[in-house]
Amino acid sequence: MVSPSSIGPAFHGSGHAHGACINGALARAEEVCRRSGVRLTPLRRRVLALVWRGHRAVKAYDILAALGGGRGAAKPPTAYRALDFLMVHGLIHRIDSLNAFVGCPRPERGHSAQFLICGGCGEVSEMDAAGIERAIADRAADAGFALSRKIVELHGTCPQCTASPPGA
Amino acid sequence: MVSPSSIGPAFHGSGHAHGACINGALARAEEVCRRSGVRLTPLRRRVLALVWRGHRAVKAYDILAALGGGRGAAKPPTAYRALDFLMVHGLIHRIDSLNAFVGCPRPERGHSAQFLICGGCGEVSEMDAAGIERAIADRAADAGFALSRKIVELHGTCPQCTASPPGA
DNA sequence: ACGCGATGGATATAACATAACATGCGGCGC
DNA sequence: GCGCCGCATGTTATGTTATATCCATCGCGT
Repeated sequence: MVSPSSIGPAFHGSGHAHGACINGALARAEEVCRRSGVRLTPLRRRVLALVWRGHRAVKAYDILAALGGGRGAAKPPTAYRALDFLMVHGLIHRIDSLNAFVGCPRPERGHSAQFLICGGCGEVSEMDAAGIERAIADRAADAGFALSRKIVELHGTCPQCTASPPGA
Repeated sequence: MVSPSSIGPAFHGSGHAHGACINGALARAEEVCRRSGVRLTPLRRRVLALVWRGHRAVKAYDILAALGGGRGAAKPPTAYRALDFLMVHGLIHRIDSLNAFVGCPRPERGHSAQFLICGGCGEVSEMDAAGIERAIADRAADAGFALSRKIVELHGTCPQCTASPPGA
């Protein structure tokens, strides 16, 4: 079990053993599906692995292209259906401002998250900041507004890119 | 919490004199453009009025259809260019989670806003909640993340729709 | 008149997403 | 075994959203 205090935003930069991230994500996904009694089929597993190719948001048509491989190219519904499944089960999140998808590092947990999106390297970091949640809930309550989906997508520049801009 | 006159979320419901909203928005837009030395051309004015047809987010292609009217139909770039102009000058906002645009009620002011989006009536209410801003800024600072664009889109149900669901 | 920048029209295509229907396959009752 | 059902996936077609590129026009300063 990873330490719960490490929830915070963590940018990975370029130098980490990413295989472990992918394998961990797949293992967590197997577990989540087992508990929900749903099937992580080979296709869904493949799509999840593709989303986890990096810590960046991945576009549906990139997934599609990667699936297509060489012979009979995959069609859009193939990718979208798998992505829908993964979203429904909390294994990935959609980043609306990018029309793209990113792996959820903690699919076991409840789901409201905020995202830090670096314009330099493209890395997306998921947070679960109680303070932000609370401020939003308070303000919605003031307005008599019953919240359902909360979208918080924060664009900017990560520490690594601030220190050494990519391409510089 | 300070609520300087009218900033707070305010849902308009169905029974208000909306003409005043449109006229006010157009007047503010004239003023903003005058000060910036840019031109609020007839087309841009028309598009702005269309965005302000209601307090809901409006899709680019609906604008386009409304522009097309009956004669030579307008083409996508016509609508998108006008929308871009209006966004650049802070007269409208894009709601990424809806792929749609909504009029900004206070184009004179600095621009970070949060949006309450009612799934019942479709109304979009703009807020500028200091508490949310602060919580976000704090958390970004913790992460060493330099913010540029902050997207906060809150979906749910407005007080009116909670009281009497549309269609009921 | 001439050049120039801003505006917007026209054509085409790219990028993103879903509807509707067909096929394959595994489990289950009988 | 066999028929049936339900789920996952494949297939075809289309709908929706957005941009690139090039061109015509207009207002304006010189």
